[in-house]
Amino acid sequence: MTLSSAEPDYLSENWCGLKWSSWVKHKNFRNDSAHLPKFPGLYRVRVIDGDSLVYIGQTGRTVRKRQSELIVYLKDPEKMPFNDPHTAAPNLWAWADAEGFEFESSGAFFEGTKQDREGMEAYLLWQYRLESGNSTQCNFGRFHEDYLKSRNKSSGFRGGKLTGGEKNAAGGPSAPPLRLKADGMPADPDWMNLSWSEPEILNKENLKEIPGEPALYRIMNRKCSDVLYIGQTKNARARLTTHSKYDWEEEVLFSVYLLPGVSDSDSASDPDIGSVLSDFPTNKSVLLYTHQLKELENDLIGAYYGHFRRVPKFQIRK
DNA sequence: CTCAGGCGGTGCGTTGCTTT
DNA sequence: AAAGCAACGCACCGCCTGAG
Repeated sequence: MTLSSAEPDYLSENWCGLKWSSWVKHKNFRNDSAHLPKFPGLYRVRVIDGDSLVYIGQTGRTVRKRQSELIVYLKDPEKMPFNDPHTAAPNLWAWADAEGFEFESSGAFFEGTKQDREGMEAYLLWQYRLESGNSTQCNFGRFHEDYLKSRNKSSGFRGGKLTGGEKNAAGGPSAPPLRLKADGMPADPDWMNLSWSEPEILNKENLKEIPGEPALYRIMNRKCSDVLYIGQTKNARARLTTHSKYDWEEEVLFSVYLLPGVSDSDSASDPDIGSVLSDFPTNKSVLLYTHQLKELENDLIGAYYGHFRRVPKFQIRK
């Protein structure tokens, strides 16, 4: 520990205007869980005394209870837990198994609807990506590259360590965070420094020219004064076609940002992916990983939330 | 009473099977 | 081959309930 190294904002007890609890070591959960809010809210997980976050989540029950679902990975060091009831549990199990990591959580009360909480979660994830330059390694479907993830209990499929040098693509690098241009508005043609396509009416004719490729997309009202929905897809034409049949309560426009192809299985493929991605999004010559699509979509939703303190009208409804 | 675990539901997107 | 549509998969949540 050096006096000169300032604590990152994302570890502070008032990060992003919330009131964060002290850190509760998972090992001591029985005794110390009372420090976690017994309210709905947000939570963050890190390696004990670590300088980065591994997971950010939200819950509408109590932060305390949600952590109790997370710590099931401690039960059996021989068996990776299932994906339910907490999708990050297999993740923590894998990192503990691979590196011997131990984890702790801190929570914050948050008042608001489910949409508000999820918007705030997206905002925190985006802020973390901006502050640290990386994603939390257990969000967005990311996973340890040497392990396969368990699926839900009902499937009976339990993950574990990969053998024979196989690599899990979900262990690939995170995409560099999208940055807000000063005074940028979500409906702008260059919002978040992306070159969005000219907004067009969302109908079959206009979708004919949209390629079946990975993309981020926005759906906007007719006046382009608001963004109603933000999404990501591996196939822009197909996804937007289904949106074109949805009742938007008015005629709407769409605008896309096309991405390079997505590489799923293995594809340790591109040796240059790290270096080329540093030029992203300008340089589109490289394949994207599935989790990177989700990271970028999250950046957009987080930035929208940061601006309006609500999510787009048709996002996370109900 | 509290709380962990079970269970069904929801939002969001993909896959795969028909029909044109 | 493309379009239309239903089934599926995933990652969560919230409610209920029985055990302590």
